[in-house]
Amino acid sequence: MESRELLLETMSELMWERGYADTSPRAVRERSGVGQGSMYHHFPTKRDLALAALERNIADLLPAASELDGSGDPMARIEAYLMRPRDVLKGCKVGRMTQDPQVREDPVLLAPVARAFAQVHVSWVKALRDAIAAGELRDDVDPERLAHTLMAVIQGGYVLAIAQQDPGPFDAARAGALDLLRAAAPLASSAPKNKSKKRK
Amino acid sequence: MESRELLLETMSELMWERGYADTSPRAVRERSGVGQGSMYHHFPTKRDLALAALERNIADLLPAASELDGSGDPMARIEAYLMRPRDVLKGCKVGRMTQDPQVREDPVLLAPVARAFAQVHVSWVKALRDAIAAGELRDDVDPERLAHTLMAVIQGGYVLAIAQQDPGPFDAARAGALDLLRAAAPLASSAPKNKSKKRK
DNA sequence: GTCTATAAGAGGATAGAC
DNA sequence: GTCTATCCTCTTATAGAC
Repeated sequence: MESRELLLETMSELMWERGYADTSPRAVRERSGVGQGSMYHHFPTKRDLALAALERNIADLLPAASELDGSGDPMARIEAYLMRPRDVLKGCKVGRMTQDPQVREDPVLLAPVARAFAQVHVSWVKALRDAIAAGELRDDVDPERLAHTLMAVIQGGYVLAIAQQDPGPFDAARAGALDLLRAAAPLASSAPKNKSKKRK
Repeated sequence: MESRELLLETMSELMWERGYADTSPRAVRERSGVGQGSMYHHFPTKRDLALAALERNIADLLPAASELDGSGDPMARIEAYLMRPRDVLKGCKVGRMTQDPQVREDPVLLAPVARAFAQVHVSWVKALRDAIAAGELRDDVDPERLAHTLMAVIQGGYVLAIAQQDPGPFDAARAGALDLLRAAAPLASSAPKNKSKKRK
C-alpha cells in the first residue's frame, strides 16, 4: 500500500516534469526508491502506471477550475481563475500530454486529457454565461467560443513562457486577455452590475 | 549534397511529428533511406542534425508571420494571419519543442525557439500598433501584452484541438479572439477607418 | 561520401526465489 | 509484496574498409 502510493506520486511528478515518453521505469524506481519487483507487481506495464498517474494529475487540477462555477460575482471569478498563481515554467500537467507522441497516439492515454479539458470548458462556459447575465459582458459574444479562447490563452501562455524561460509572456498573455474582456463590457468602459439584460 | 538535404528534410518532418527526444537516428535513416555512414558523416550527432532541422522548421514558419508586417489594412492583416489555414492536429513545428524535455533543458536547442517567438511577437506588436493608429482598436490596449495574448491563443488552440483530436476548439479559440478584438474597437460596434486618433 | 561491423548502455520488461 | 537475476531490443554512436 506504501509502495503503490509512492510509485503513483513519483510517476505523477515525472510525467509533469518530463512527460510520458521520456520517463523511464528506471527513473521512477530510482526516484521513488521502490524496487523492480514491487513496481511490476503493482503496475504490470509502464503504461498502466502512467494512466493512473495521469488521472491523479488531472484530479489535482480540476478543483481549481471549479472556482469558475462558484457563486460570487462572475467577472471576479473569471479574473481570479485567470490570475491564479501557476507554476508557469513547468507548464500544464495535463496540456503537456498532448505534445507527447506516445500519448497522442494512444487513445486510452489521450481520453482522460480530452475529458479534463471538456470539463474545464463547461466551467468556463458557465462563468461566461453568468457574466453576460450579470451585464458584465456583452450579450453578443459566444460563451462557448470565448471559453475556448481563454483556455487557449492559458495553455499557449505556458508555451511562450517556456520558450523564453521567463514567466513574463504568460503574465502578459493573461493580462491582455483580461483587458479584452473588460473592453467587451456592455457599456463601453465600466460594467453596471445587477442588471439582468436578456435580449439578443 | 543529396544525402545532407534528404537528412535535413526528413529530420524536420520527424521533429514536427514526434519532437526531438522521441525521434531516433534510426527512424531518420529508415525514412530518408540514407545510410549510417553518410548520416554520421554529415551530422556527427543527433543533436547537430536536430539543430539544423529546427532552424529549417523555423525558416518555414516565419514568412507567414511577416504577413502581419504588411502594409494593407491592419485589422485585415490581423484577421488574415489569425485565420490562415493551419495543420491544426499536427500542432506547431516550433511551439512543440517547448514541451520536449530534452529541448527545454538544452539552451542551444531552445535558443532558436525563443528567437522565433520573439520575432513573431515583434510582427504582432507592429500590426496592433498600426490598428490602433488606424482607429481600429482602442488606444488604451497595450499592444505588447495583446501580442502575447494572441500568440497564446494560437499555441493553446493547438493543445486543445489535439486533446480532442478535432480542429474545432482551435477554430473556436481564434474566432473568439477575433470577436474580442472587434469588441475592442473604439466606437463601440464598428470601427471607422482612416481616422488617425492619437490621444490618450 | 558511403558501407558494414561492432558495441556500451538504456528501455521495458519477465522469471522465480523469499 | 519484494528482491535479484536475466533477457531482448533499441539508442546512439564509433571504427575502419571502399
